[in-house]
Amino acid sequence: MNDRLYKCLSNTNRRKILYCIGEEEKCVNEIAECLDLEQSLTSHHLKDMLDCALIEKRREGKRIYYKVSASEILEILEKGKELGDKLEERC
Amino acid sequence: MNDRLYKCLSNTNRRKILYCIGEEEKCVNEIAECLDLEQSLTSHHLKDMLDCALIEKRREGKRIYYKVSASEILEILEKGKELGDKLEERC
DNA sequence: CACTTGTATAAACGATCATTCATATGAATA
DNA sequence: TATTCATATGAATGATCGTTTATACAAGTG
Repeated sequence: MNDRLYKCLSNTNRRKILYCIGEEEKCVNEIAECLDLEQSLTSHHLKDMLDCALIEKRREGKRIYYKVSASEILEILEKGKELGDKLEERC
Repeated sequence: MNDRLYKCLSNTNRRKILYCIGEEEKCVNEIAECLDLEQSLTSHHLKDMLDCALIEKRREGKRIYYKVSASEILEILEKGKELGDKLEERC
């Protein structure tokens, strides 16, 4: 599971999606537009993250809303950002 | 850089190596033996992690000692472990 | 010097990944 | 019911990854 977790986080688009739906839920098209990604690519990434429970979904009519499933996920992203900055100085 | 960071963490063998040299430095053969990995595979992984500064090296005679470069790395691993456990219950 | 020990590197391979394109499904609406 | 809107899925493709094998290199030792 840890492999899958970090693999999910290792893609820039997926991390952007997580930030995008970290505070408030959004439907697929909103996410896609917000990040300037193809709808199908967005769906693929959402599926990956849903599969390892990083996000949750909720249907409302024909739209499906996604949001980050736990605050710890954003915390790790934050820590990763800080660490990344720190490591960047060295290489 | 964040891509590279999480990519490094996304492999079980690399994470094992990080734990292995998290507390005390070890030379390549010690790491390889400790984790039951081929020497060349160990070297490859070490190079990957050295390239993004997750680890540091120090030569002593013909041996080269490696250790984790910052405590935040182990902290992220810890957080990742906890998060992984939490997510696992859900999928 | 030749030899050994410890480590790095390069080539090769199948496996997985990220993305795109085309198409299918599902829900609402005319 | 036919159409449209929102999303999901499958196939295809090039790119990257993880591992193994063989070999090179670097430092110490006889």
